[in-house]
Amino acid sequence: MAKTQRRKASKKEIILQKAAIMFREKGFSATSMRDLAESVGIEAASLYNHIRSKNEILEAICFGVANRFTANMEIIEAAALSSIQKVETLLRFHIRQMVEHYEEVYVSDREWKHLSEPYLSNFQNQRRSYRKRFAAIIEQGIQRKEIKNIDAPTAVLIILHAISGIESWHRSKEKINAEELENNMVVIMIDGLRKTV
Amino acid sequence: MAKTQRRKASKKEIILQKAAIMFREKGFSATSMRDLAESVGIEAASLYNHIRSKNEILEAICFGVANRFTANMEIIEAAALSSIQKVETLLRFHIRQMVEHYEEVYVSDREWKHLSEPYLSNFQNQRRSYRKRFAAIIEQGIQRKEIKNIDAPTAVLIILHAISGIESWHRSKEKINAEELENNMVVIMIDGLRKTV
DNA sequence: ACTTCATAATAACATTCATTAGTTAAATGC
DNA sequence: GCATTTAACTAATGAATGTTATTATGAAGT
Repeated sequence: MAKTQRRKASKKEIILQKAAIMFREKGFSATSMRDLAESVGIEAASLYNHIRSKNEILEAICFGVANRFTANMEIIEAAALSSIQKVETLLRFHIRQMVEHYEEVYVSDREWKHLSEPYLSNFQNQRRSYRKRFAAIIEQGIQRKEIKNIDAPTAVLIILHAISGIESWHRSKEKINAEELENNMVVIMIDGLRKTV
Repeated sequence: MAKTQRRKASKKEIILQKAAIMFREKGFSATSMRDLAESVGIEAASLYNHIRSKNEILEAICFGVANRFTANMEIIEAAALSSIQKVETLLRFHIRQMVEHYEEVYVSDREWKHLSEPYLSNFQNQRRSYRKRFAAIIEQGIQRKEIKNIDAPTAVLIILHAISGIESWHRSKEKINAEELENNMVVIMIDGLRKTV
């Protein structure tokens, strides 16, 4: 008996959920509408009472995730925090999103290539913009001498991809708990592996 | 006999090369044998004079890459280096492989899921083993107090995924040069973002 | 009870898929 | 110069693809 009484998910939401799971497992292209229908419990053609096309499903997943990240970026940018704190907050947000909304975030990250125009270009632009804003925060940290004089875009791509590694953690057997994972990642990214004496 | 085999292999190599490019661009499942044949310059059916199946292509790419990494791991493990130096050497090897053999390494990293048994299990085992050996090096560094007391498997997945971020670098317009990239990555991973005063 | 409406199933569609069979022309080996 | 091999082609295979049109079902609203 679940203590949280959450709203009963609509059929479309169920389809999106199941699709996210299958797209992660097998990839967008290798997942057929018949596969998806079976996991939902209906016939393939019946899916089209709820969604317009296979691509629309991917669009819903990708932009759902992207918009959450963009919204968060706006909050962080406006916050009264040091640059290092901003980076850490962003980092923690990414990790939590990856832990809590694993399937969708993963799919958004790996399968966006299969979006069709104009969604593909939209998504790429949104993603590029996000990275630039992330890099700008790091750049500011460098100017304020909080952050080492490294190439900001490189730092961003390291951080973003490092986070996507949580995928491996998510599936591993002997996993440390989520909080520990988060703290470990923050320590490594912010202060590095080397022990300072 | 040797001559004809070499000739055959060279055409096969062209196919593998083109396949790696297309598998990276569109993914394994979204790349058809007709697509591939066109990029090679022959008819789809003619591909089968050189390869046994679409899956065999993926197997060749994935295990080619995996074996190179495994071979390198053996060398590093036997080397007389501090743990931090070993990590740095591994890191630099990964980065160079990603820079120099971009397509294959990328495909091996993202498309191995589409391997079929028994290759799939083999690949997963090899990958798991590699990560364990990497983690063991970090673990040793922690015991020798060269490396912070962090969770070694987490560090490994951060490192490995951070490197796969080079994919973004590889395609970016305003890219810094490869050497700079390598040094930036090493600094960030080993010593972190924060400036120490 | 009758109508409406959402959602299911069935059947079919035009493509596209990886792959096989059979053939041909050129290159290679003896 | 003949036999063999290599590697290209065309044609065709059956299966699977996303999607549409049509029909059936069952609940809700009046």
